[in-house]
Amino acid sequence: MEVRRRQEDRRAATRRALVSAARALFAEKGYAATSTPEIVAAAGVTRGALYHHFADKQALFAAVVEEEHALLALSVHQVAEGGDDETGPVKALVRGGEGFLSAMQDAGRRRILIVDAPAVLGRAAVDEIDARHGLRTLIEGVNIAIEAGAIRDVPALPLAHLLNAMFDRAAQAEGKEVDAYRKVMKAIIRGLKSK
Amino acid sequence: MEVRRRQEDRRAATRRALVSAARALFAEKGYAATSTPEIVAAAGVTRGALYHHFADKQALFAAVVEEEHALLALSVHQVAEGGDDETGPVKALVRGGEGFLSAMQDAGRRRILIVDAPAVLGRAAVDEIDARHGLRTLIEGVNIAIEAGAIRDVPALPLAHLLNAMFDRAAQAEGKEVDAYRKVMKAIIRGLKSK
DNA sequence: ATTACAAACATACCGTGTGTCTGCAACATA
DNA sequence: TATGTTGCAGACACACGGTATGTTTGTAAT
Repeated sequence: MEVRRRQEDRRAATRRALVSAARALFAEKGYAATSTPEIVAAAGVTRGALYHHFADKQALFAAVVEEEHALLALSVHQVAEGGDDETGPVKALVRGGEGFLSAMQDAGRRRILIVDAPAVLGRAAVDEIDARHGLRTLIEGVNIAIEAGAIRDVPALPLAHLLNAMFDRAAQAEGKEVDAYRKVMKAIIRGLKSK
Repeated sequence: MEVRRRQEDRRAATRRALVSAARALFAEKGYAATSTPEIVAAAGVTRGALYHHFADKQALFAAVVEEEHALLALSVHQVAEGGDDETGPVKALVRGGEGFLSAMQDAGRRRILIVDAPAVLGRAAVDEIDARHGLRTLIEGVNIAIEAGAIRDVPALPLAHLLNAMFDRAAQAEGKEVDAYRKVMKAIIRGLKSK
């Protein structure tokens, strides 16, 4: 199966250069303000290469979003694992939320995933991508907490989406506010505990 | 003061035609997919008029967002006023939330305010506009509830923003899900009650 | 080794869209 | 009535996105 090694390497290399350059520009200037000539210049290729690898500018952006979501999920996982060893489903939710916030400290990442992605790809497409990464684990976490009877018995999927939206918003807090947002988030999640 | 009546009328009329036509097209096709030639054709004027009244396409969009926010706030207020006469700060919050959800049933309105506005105008500009309309009353509601000791003592502004984000998300639910989202929102707000 | 083909690109081109600039007519003011 | 000002129409310049075509490079078959 190692027959077409050279071709595949070449292909992968330019693809990576494109996605990488695009991610940097989209992060800095946003989707609309970034032109394809800029992207290919930064990547060291031509527009011909771009449109050979991707159907259009949107498809390139989708690839960037996909990768960014994967990296984010990885980062969240790392942060959520570390720290104290307290256990329990509610604590896990809080920990996951804090991991998310710390992983979202990058302004470019926020711009790509929260601001631009829904407008460019549509809410449905973004949800579909998210469902394969971070949202997936959040849903699982909520399900576990409900089944364990740790939090009230509400529909899990809507709750997960609402928490997700809340995290997205909290991630956009600046400097001093950050801590207040974290506290409020904790209070909201704790408020869901079944008493 | 009635000296320049004719001129001002004329000005207001074309401005209204532009904003109105733009709102319809932005609602249906989104900001990026709507061209200024389309808009002026629908409004019955030329692009000259558009760029006489607005600095650029963004500014026209901002005017649409501004108006839409005002209409939304009005609609929320109406819905929240009616219904049962139960009182209390927490109940008021729940009622306001339900008013918001019902006022957000229009898909075009959702597209403009939630999907496109942050990407086109930026999060900060949208917050600034929102703060002068719906968000303002939400913040007041939260403040009242906290001062009355009805809900836990958390920072009011972050809480308002987080609730706002969750409402935005809940508003995007489709058909059957809507009810589940409403229930979960209620549960979250009730969870904030000080026990 | 040569031929035949396919895949990865590069270049040229076209339509469309945005913002600007100039001109003109209606209106206000003196 | 002369003169400035406002509201707007039309033409223009520039840039971008997507496509169509050409060229090179790698690969498989003979």
